[in-house]
Amino acid sequence: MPLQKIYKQLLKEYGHQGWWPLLSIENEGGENPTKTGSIKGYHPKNYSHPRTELERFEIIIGTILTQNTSWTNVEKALINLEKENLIDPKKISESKKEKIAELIRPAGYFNQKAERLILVGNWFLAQKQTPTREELLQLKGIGPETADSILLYAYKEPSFIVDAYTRRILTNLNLITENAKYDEIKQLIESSIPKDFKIYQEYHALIVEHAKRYYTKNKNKDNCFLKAII
DNA sequence: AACCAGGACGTGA
DNA sequence: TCACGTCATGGT
Repeated sequence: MPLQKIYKQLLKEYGHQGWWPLLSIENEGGENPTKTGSIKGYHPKNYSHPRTELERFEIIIGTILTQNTSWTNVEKALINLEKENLIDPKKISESKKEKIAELIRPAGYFNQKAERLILVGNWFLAQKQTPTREELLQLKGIGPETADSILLYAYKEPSFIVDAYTRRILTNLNLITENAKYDEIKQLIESSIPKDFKIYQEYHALIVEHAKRYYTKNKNKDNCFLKAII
């Protein structure tokens, strides 16, 4: 039940987060002026995305680019790709790795990410339905968190994402131990809240928003108000 | 000027 | 299985 209360408290505190951000959305996120970082591309209370296969592919590209990288850097890379009309599985899969690498340079790890974007482009072209988690995990460059991100935001499948922030917060709240494994944490959360992709999407985004405020460097996690409500 | 961000992979014990 | 090194730019 604590995980339910945490969700409700975070939603009350920060509002709907409108993930996953998309380049085509100018500023539906204007209702949330307190959000940290960029507010471009978010679409609070609008769960219709992705509306096209290209939007779906954009999300998938984003999940790979944002691995261990700030979203502001990913935005720069996505805009560079967009200018060349390369947020397209066919076009990106036909591109030279060196060209992609140069365009996504701001997102870091550009050599390996370029290779993986081309691979995922080829995979996407052949993919005609919702993939399974196991299928995604077989792709080079897609680990547990990225697989869950793709399922949850690109395919609206209720697969909860466990990231470093989730681990940090739940550890601080003594709901898990430091050495808890990815799948243990995932199961704990999924068994505690309704199996609804909208709730999963919001919850993960709220965790990120909250952690940016209380769990990053130079910020005191002891000020986290969640400890008082669970 | 270190330190870290919406991780994953390859290697060796 | 698990710990560790590697990949890399941009903001604080």
